[in-house]
Parts: sequence; structure tokens; C-alpha cells
Amino acid sequence: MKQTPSQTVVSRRSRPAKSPLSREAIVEAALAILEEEGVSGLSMRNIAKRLDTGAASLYVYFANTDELHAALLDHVLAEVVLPARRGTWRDRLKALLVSYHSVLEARRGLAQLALSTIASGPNSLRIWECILALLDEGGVCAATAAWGVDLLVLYVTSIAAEQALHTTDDRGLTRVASVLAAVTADEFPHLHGLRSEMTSGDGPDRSQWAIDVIIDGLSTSRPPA
Amino acid sequence: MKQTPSQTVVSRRSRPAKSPLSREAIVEAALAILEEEGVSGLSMRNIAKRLDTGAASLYVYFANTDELHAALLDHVLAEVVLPARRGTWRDRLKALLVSYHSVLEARRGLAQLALSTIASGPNSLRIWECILALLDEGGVCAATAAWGVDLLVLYVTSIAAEQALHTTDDRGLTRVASVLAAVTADEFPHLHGLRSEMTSGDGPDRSQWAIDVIIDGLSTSRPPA
DNA sequence: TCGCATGACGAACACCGTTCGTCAAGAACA
DNA sequence: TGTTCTTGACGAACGGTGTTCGTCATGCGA
Repeated sequence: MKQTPSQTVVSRRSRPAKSPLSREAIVEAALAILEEEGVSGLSMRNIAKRLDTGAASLYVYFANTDELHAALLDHVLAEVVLPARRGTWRDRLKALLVSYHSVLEARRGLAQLALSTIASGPNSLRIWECILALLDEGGVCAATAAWGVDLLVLYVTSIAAEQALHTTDDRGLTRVASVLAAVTADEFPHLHGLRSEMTSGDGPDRSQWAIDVIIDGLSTSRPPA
Repeated sequence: MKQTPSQTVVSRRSRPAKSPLSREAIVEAALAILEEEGVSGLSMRNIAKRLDTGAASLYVYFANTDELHAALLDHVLAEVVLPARRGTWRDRLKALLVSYHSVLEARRGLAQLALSTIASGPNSLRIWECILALLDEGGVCAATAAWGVDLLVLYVTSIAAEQALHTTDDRGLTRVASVLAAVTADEFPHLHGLRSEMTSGDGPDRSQWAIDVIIDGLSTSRPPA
């Protein structure tokens, strides 16, 4: 940062106070990077650079990258809106999950991060509690509900991550598409017939449909043994 | 590898022929590492070391790690057993998915790898085709089926990955458990009441239950617009 | 005003994926 | 039997990563 450590600190003028670090400031900087460069830019050195400091400074506030990622995720999860008291439990549950999905989708790279990070911050708890309450209201038995929370959250997260993969200029999807295009009708008849439908549909359509499917399953299935 | 490049190659005795590299040999070595050290040991250098060569040699057969991972995944997916022609389509679909799940579960770290790798190898195609055929047999409409394949495979993969996280001596699950234990009854009543059920159940029970839930939802839901 | 706790941070360590240039072995051909 | 030419093997290096350690400065309590 400074040119020579032997001389006096000359240029405090340019960045007047250089506000001190904090978990909040670090999370904000990381979030900005996530949006600009995606998850690949989310390195300790890169975050520190944006804060005009060194990577080692971040370790005062976070034990490791996992912890920073968890804080990052929970920070964004604050934006998930819990549904109001109106409407059926199904509609409200769906609204909650759609909100969850859209929050993950809104920020580039966030869904991918959510997949590899176990969120257990206060905002996660808030969401879990709300889902449990809604399932309880819907008459879903307690054991089903407990496991259902995991099912719903995990699935919304993973579908967001998958769609994020498809959205970015990824070599993965193009490879799948080219593989599908090369499928012959006599070797894989069904796949051949549906090869265009397989990759069709935009994100929100597919995920809302999938959320419906899972809620349907949850509300009709019997309790786990 | 050799001590001095100036002298003659003296010790070819110890490893007589040093069988040449191949995609197959590399995948086998990588698989062995995956089983012994988990996904963290799966680096190019580490794989090469097991083959008694340098990392650069692997790039003759794989363009990058993504490609190697995809090959690795598809290689293991060969073990997924497609169900026989007997039984209802539901039972057979469930059997296929359970097999898929158990294959991912059997090898430490594989599920985690599957989450971040888009599988589009021949074995994936084989499985996709089978799922499509079963859904078709079950009268699920084509559009639902096309999206349902994605839903089913993605979900089985992610639940396997999550359970793998829990199985290994992970700091993640213990943190969740401790957070749940600290939940107060008046702040999060439902969560408090179900805090033991949330983390209960072993892997196969939960995943089989979840697979049932999704198939239920798929078979009752209407087509996507 | 004097310690002292604490945050900031440069340097270093041990890794990582990937590329490049070189070298040897084998195939193809004269 | 030479002689070229292709191809795989691979050491070294580049630029990145997470993390730790030792040191320095700052601001606060005494």
C-alpha cells in the first residue's frame, strides 16, 4: 500500500479516514465483488484489495473463508420476504420459496455459493421457522415437516444454482446441448423426442413449476415410517 | 522422478514397464484418491503422483480438471443399475433413483463432485433415457417429464451431497446442531419443538422418503402451462 | 504519561491449475 | 538401415489461492 515504510505517512489525504474494518464492511465488499465478478472473484486477497488492505486483516473478523461465506449468505437471506398472514398456507409457502429463489437468483454467483455453504445464521432460522409454521398450518405432520424444510430449502437452492450455471456463458450447458443434439432416435428414442424440451423454459417458469411439484408431493405423502 | 538426467536410466527395474498413461488409468487413479482422501485430495498433482508422473502429463488426456471430473463422474455412473421390466413404473423409477443415490453415496466425496459437475457422458444419457421412458409409461406428459428428469436427478444429487457433508467429520453439521440446540421456545416455537427431528434420520431413510415425495408430486401435478 | 491490548498487514509457506519448452521413443518412409 | 516426424512424458515456471506468523502502530484504560 505505502511506498516506503521508512518515511512518514504522507498521503492520508486521499482516503481521509479509511473507515476501520468490520464484519459488516467486509461482507459489503464481498457482496459487491460477487455481483461484479461472480464467485470466482471472491477470494480473500480480492476482497481485501477492495478494502485497501491485506488479506491477513480479514482473519481478525472471520476464521476462514467458510465462515465468511456463511455470513455473506445469511446477510443476503435477510431480503427473503416472509409472506403475510393472508391466503392459503400453500400460496404463502410458495410465495416464500419463490422469494427465496429470486434472492438467490438476483445476485450472480450467490446460488453457487449457497450450495457449498451450510447456512445456519439468524436469517436462515427465521426462514426455517416460517416454513415449519406453514407446514404445520397445512396439517402436514411434524416429522414430515421437519424433513420437508430441508427438502424445500435444499431444492430451491440447487435449482437456483443450476440455473445460474446455465445463465452465465458456461461451457457446461453448451456441451449438454450439443450432446443432446447428437442423440440418435434409435438409441435413445425418448431423449431424442424431447431433446428440445429438455433445455427449454426460462428460469422462473421452471422453478415455480418445480416448487409446485414438491409442495404437491409433501401435502399428499404419508409420514416417514 | 529420476535423480540425474545426465546418467543412464538405471532403475527401471523397480517399476518394470511403467504402463503408459491413458484416460482409463487416470480415472482409476483419481477414483482411488477420491475414496482415500476425499474430494480435497483430487488435485492434478496428487493424481499424477499416484501414477508416478507429473501433473503436466495429465493434460495430454484431459483439457482441464472439469473434463477430468466429468469423466470421473460418468465412469462411476456406469454402476447405476437400470431397473428390470417388472413392477409398476413408480417402483422402478424409485429403484433407479435409489440406485443413483447409493452410487453417489458409496464413494466418499463423489456426491460433492457431482454437484459441481454437469454430467453429460454416455452413462448420464442412459439414465436420462430410462427416466423419460418410465415417466412416459406412467402417463406423465412429455413436457412434465422433460423437466422432471432434471428435477429428479438434481435433487438426488444434492441430497446425496448434503448427506455426505453430514457424514464426514464436518464442522458444518455440528454448527447447525449447536445453533438448533440454542433456539429458544418463544422466539422460534416450531423450530424449538422439532429441533431433534430436524437432524434425525439416517441417510437412506431420508432420501428414500424424499424420492417418494417428489415422485408423488410429479405424478399428481399438472403440465407446466 | 505510560503500558498494553488489539487491529492492521507484509512476508512467507504450501498448495493449486495450467502452460511451455524440451526430450525421448516409436512410426513412417527413403 | 538411416532419417525424419509425430506424439507422449514431464520439469520448470507463472500466477493464483488460503492461511499463519511476526511486527508495527494506534488508541484506550490506568
